[in-house]
Amino acid sequence: MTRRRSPAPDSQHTDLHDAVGTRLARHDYRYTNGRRRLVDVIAGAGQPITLPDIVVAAPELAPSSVYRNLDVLERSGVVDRIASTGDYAYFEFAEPLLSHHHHLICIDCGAIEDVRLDDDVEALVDRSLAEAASRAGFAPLRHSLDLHGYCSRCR
Amino acid sequence: MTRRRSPAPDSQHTDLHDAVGTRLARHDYRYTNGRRRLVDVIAGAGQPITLPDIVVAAPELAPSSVYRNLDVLERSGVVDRIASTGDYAYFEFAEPLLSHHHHLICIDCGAIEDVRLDDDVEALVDRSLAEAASRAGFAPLRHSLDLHGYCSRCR
DNA sequence: CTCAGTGCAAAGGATTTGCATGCCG
DNA sequence: CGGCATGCAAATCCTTTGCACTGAG
Repeated sequence: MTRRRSPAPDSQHTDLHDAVGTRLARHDYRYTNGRRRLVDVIAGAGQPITLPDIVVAAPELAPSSVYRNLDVLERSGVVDRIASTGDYAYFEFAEPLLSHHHHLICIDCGAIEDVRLDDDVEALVDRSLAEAASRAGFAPLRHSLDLHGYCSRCR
Repeated sequence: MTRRRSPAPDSQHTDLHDAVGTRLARHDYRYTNGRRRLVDVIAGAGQPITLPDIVVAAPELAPSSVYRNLDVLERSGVVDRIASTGDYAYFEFAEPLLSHHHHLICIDCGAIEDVRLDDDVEALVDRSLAEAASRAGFAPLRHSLDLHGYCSRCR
């Protein structure tokens, strides 16, 4: 079995860009160079990322535009904003661009890392939550399961 | 079997105040009137509460002092701060002053409500997370399991 | 008495917004 | 071309902080 044909030389995330482009178009947003660059930075991080990290990775992006574009991407279902107790919000790709997972959150330095759980655990949690939600007249969309503690650097 | 002797007439949260007082003392903080009042307001809410809500419930409390005291209470393990995507942070009693539970978070208005899950679900989640954490060299302390969706007023 | 706690006003700082200009479609 | 997107600067506003005063122990 051979590798598929190589993607265009200037992009390593062709499939991702396609998916993002589709979602943006669905919401009548343009997929501009700045947005493409932003998506590349988030993809390159491979972990939830903050605004300062984004700007360090791509200094040519204006912070205000990054915030605006993160908002556009969030509205289009491309990224999720993760509220943090720290100074900055974290951003990462939304499902299903990123497979379902959870977070290890360091209560010391605020760093956020991804983890995945077994499917049967996920299923049980979903069932359990759906039940509790319906009792409260709440319409569930997704769950977030975060583990708080000390990361390997802060422990 | 008869009721225990009634608590002092000016407080309905005698046991709670005792527990809070102990924790504050343990950290060399005083249990002042303002802090007592704040604890009463949080207890009265029975749900995670924001600063504006606190000040509406007790206008005699100065916002800056409330923030300072929430910080003191957090350091003493009395309250938890819940980061929200909305404008304000939410506060509620920490475990074990409040039994283990989770949150329904409205992605529209940001409101946060408490829910409890079955013990066996909790146990499974804990085991699963502990396993994933150890793989990442992460020292777990507690987990938070939040359900995101639309509350009964925003759906 | 003494020092932690309080209230007011001002500062801090992440995020948002107004507006003139540039670029996508 | 026409309107969305961008960049800069300024505004917003939750939260924190400085400072003089008050009250708990």
